[in-house]
Amino acid sequence: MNLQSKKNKKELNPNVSVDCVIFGFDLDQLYVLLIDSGSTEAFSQARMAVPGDLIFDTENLDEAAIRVLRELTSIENIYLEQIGAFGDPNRIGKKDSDREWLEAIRAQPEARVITVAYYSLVRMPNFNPKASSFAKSAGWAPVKEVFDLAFDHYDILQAGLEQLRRKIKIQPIGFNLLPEKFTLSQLHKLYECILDKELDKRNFRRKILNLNILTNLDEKQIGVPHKPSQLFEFNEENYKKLSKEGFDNFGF
Amino acid sequence: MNLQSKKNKKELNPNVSVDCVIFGFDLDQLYVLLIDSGSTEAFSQARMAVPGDLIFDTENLDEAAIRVLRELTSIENIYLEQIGAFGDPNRIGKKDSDREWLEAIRAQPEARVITVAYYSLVRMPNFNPKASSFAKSAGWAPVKEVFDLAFDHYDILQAGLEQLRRKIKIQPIGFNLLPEKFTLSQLHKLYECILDKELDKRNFRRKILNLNILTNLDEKQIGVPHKPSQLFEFNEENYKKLSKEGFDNFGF
DNA sequence: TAGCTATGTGTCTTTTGAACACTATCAAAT
DNA sequence: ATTTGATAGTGTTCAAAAGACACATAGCTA
Repeated sequence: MNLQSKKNKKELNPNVSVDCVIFGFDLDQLYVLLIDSGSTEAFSQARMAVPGDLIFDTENLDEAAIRVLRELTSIENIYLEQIGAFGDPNRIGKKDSDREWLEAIRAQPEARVITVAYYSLVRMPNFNPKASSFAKSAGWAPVKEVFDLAFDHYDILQAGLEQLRRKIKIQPIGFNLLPEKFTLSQLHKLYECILDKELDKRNFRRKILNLNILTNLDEKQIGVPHKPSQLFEFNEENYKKLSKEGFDNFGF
Repeated sequence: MNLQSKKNKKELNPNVSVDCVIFGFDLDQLYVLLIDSGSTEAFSQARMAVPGDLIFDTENLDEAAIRVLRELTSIENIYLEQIGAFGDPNRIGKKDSDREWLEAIRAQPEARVITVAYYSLVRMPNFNPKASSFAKSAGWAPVKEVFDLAFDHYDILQAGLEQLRRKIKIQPIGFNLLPEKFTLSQLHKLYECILDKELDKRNFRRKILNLNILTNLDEKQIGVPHKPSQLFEFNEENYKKLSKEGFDNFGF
């Protein structure tokens, strides 16, 4: 079988997969999107995984990640960034539950698979995962409560977290996790959740405002049982200007 | 054929390769290690590539990178760090010279290959590349003079450079590029070469000395036609201490 | 011994980071 | 109507780090 016929048949490449670590935020804590194999085994985190699957030979890695995420969770239109490749020969066959899962979904469950991991941040309320394909369920799990996952996905999650922490210091990526209109307190809370430490309120507000990437909407929260907060939106234009000039870090 | 027999036969995985971007420094400029396909074509940069080859199904990616580098250039004992995966379906077949090379070295020259790129820094004089396997020659090329390479290796080189620039601000990796005993001026020059900009001499010296990762050897250069410089060595112990406490950046 | 060349050194100014406490505004309860 | 509870919003001071800047020194060579 030559390459051309392979292309037409959109064959899965048995050796390469993509996995997607999708972070969400509900204004209180950080979540990660997981799917469940629906295995016969007792429910446990070892049955859960981040969405991922083999790539087609015709698509590039970024496209594959977008497709796989859509197929497993119905989530679309998000920007994914590569974390890196994970390729230990035993990365997917260590646990019994891993092998059971692979036998259920893979034509060649014994094949050696290296995976390319991606991560992204989304506004949780805008993305209601709906399980499909081999995912028996899909949903958000608090990152702090995840201690184990199928395959090497716990390692992949940790690598995603590290990259998120590194990135948020040099790019205002956090806005993808918030509603369009948000308060400085919400943004503040988000940074604290991601970096897992307290940040001084006044210093935070000063620094973030000095970046000039927020637009004050002159709108207030309504119906809150306390002093209502100003609402802001992310100013993409100014952000792009700032990115080009280059800014080194937010210094948190 | 099952996995076990594959393992015994150490089969090459036709779909996954590793590529190694190795940087060197000769106290004057930054170099990258390239191999030549020795193609029949006229000599050109499109014939050159960074060392790389398919992985075995039995080895992990890091091991594969080390092995491939050794096989192609006889370079051993270096620490490689992953850059990321490159997987465009057309990444290796765009140019005629690419296809000619693949036909010469691959059992399945048409196969779709995703590659995992690595980078490293070495002391140039300690690593005299000797071409072997399918590399017809191997040698150092000044990074500033490389404008084109085989496959997508020019992109991979640029990604390596970016990672190097990012890394050198937060880790004193540069010491791998210098002789064991070096002067502050040499270190200074190295930072200027990597970051491609001038750095104030006095500020540089102050900052780097304040990190306490250099040991003054109380030795001087000899035979130089100017005031001889103090020699320093890298203090790994203090560096490790510093790494654990965590330091954010060198601020250059 | 004069000249060349790169080394080595200190101060001042500006910018940035970190610590810190009180008043204001709304809704809900009384 | 008043009180209470909850979060928003705001400046100053001190310490540390960054950045700009110029001249004497030590060895070699001619």
